[in-house]
Amino acid sequence: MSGKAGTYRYVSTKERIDMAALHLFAERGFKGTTIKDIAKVVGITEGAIYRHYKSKEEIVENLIDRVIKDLGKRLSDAVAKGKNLTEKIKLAVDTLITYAFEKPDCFRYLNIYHLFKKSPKDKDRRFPGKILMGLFKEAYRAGVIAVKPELALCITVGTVERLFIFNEIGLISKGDRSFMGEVEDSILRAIGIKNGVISKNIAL
Amino acid sequence: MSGKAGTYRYVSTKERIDMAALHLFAERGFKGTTIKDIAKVVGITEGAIYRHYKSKEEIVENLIDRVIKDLGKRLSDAVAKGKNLTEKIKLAVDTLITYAFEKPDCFRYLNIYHLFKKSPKDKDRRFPGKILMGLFKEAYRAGVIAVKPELALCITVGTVERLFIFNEIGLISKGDRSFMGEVEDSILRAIGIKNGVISKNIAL
Amino acid sequence: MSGKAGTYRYVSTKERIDMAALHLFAERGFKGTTIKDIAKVVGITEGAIYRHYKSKEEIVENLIDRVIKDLGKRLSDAVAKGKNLTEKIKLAVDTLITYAFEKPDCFRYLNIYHLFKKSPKDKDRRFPGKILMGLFKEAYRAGVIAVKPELALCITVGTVERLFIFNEIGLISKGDRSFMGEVEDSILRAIGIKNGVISKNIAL
Amino acid sequence: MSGKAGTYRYVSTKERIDMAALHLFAERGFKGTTIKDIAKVVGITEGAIYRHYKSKEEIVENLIDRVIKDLGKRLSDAVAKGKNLTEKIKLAVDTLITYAFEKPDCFRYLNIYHLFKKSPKDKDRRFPGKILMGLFKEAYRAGVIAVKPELALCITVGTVERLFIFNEIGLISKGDRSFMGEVEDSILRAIGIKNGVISKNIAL
DNA sequence: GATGAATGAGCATTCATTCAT
DNA sequence: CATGAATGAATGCTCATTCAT
Repeated sequence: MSGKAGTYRYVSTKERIDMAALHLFAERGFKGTTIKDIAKVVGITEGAIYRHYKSKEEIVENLIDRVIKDLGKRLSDAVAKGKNLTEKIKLAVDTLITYAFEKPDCFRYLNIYHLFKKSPKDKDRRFPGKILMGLFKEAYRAGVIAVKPELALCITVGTVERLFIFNEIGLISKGDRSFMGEVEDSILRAIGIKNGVISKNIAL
Repeated sequence: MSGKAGTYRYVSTKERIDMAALHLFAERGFKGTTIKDIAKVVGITEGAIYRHYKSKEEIVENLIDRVIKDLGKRLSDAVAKGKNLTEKIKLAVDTLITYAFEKPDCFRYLNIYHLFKKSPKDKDRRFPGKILMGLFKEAYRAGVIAVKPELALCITVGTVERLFIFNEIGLISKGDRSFMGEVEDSILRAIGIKNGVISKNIAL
Repeated sequence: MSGKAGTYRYVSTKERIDMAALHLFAERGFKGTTIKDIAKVVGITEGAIYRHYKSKEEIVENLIDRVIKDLGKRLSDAVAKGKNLTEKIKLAVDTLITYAFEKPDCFRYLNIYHLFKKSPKDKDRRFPGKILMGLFKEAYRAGVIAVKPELALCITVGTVERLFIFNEIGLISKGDRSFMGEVEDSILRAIGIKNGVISKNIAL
Repeated sequence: MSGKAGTYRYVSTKERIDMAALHLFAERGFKGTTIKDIAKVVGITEGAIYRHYKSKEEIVENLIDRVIKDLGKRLSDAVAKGKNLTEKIKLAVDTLITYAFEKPDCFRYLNIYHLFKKSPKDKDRRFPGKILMGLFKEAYRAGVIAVKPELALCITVGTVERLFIFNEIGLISKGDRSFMGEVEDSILRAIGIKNGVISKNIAL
């Protein structure tokens, strides 16, 4: 989950626990993953896990924090970079798609977490969805998008999610970059982006 | 999921097990639901469950069969009813949205099932996604929709799914019928429906 | 377990329960056989068994009674038929061997029963072993056999038992009648029968 | 079954599980013995058993391996020690009798195991019976014994087994050493040992 | 930091037995 | 007589967690 390319020699045990847990949780769910499973992947024993975390729940929560913070920052950065609302939205959508395919475990984990756990309020503040929602609300008020912000969020997040799942199943191929462009276009078209730049590229 | 409309006095134990299991599985997942949980909801003991099903797995599989058959039939019917491709698509999308909000447990169950279980091939034949995919493929070849069929499927299913989740969280309110119309419009716009008939019936 | 040849149309359910239970108990043991197993073989449901027996234990005990009575009678008859002690012993050994191969389930049941259940005292009176023991005691006192009666019983019963097991495994073939004769000779020789009649027929 | 003679302070939990399981299995059979029973005797909880064995079946198989190896070695050693076939047979029979009374649980376990489980082929190679059978086959060919090897095995093993059972019931007393000699004599006489050496050492 | 034995609660499943029909 | 649903206690096994080493 380091995200940074480059060589390093040592990865702390805690980090390795995180990586193993993230992958297993994403694949088998929380109840379907045991402490022993995680320990086996890391190459330590069950008891050793408890040197780093005081419960399974803590691993789960720590991971979701990291994932939310990670994606949250990327989205914030993207939004900050855009010169106008249209560009901000475009960059945000792009970020979301890129994130899903670059860090599939994280993306899958995020989805599973929200499917089964009721996200505590304090976490919501940094929740990626909030950032997008804020962006869409502003865009809606400004008349930049045609649909209500909640719907814009549904379309964006939902489409990317399904895209990701279909890619996992092998129904579509992520290598297909032109397809990714098409995805973006469709999403933007669906939310009714009115900006000329967009409308030039995408036939409305 | 009883199938029969109208009033009835008696619901068989098996049916009550199905209803309880569907609800619990949808809410807590498969591993998060115990046989005891199901039995408690039904009002019988654990052992009695095994008079009707020979394993927990059998309940899971029986339920997904029912849900797939149910939604599959609704979609088939909807597609059959449409006079042309555009209308077929519209009716299918409408059916999906209606289904999600009318039978939330079923819809949620379907999503969870595909998230963790690899659907056996023979089940796929009736899988609702296949019906939509077939429809979108035909529409794409006929030039009725602008985006590739896989993408059309992602947008449709993904958006409805998110919509459903946001509704559950309370982010949007399903009572808002005009919003539902807006959803349909957005989806249709996203997949690039080109037919004029649509634009007449549905305010774009 | 009727033992009588001849045609009959109807076998009572209770009799069929007995036959099924005898076979299953002999093959899988008491704990390894369930009421459902028995019911399935008979072709009735579990509950129906309780019309005929009030517990599993009762089936077990009823069966052992029948088997003990059956073999006991055969042995008594054999002993009664012999004109002298030597002949009585010969006939008894013959009866035991014949019984083991003619009614393997009964013989196996008898062995298993005594391996795990402590035979109640009142049953002992009719216990086949008692008859043989009585015979050997008398023969020992009369100087007809060379070894102590307990040992004579061990040799006789033990050898037949092993013979039976080896036959089941396929190590020996019961069809081999000359072998059976050899068995008898060996047993008689082992217990040190001193009578001339015997020594004539059987090469010592 | 510890193998090591002399005093020791500590017996590993696994060894204690083995001892407890051996005893209980021998007494109540496999199905009649629960993991909880074993744990209770050892003084640990059920879960702890699974730290040492991954299933009840594994305990059963591990035990039979140990018993077979143990008795197998004793018999091999005995056979190796004998200077001629007659002496080898005598020593083997002696070993078997001694084993049965010295390690009653092991002996009983061996019998029960073969009564209900079909011994896998690879285990047979070391199976005690095979050693005796080999010995008897050779002796039969050499004309040292009068009866067929299979029958010799039946008599030997069967008699010892019954002797053991009668001792358990209290019908005979193992303390009676002269009786044991008598047993040996009878077995040897039954299989028709012809060698003079035997008749010298053992009073016929 | 790490090990691995142990705990104790829990889980899916089985089974003898009961009982309303 | 027979059915089959239901009970309730058990059974083999799992798992998060603790703890002595």
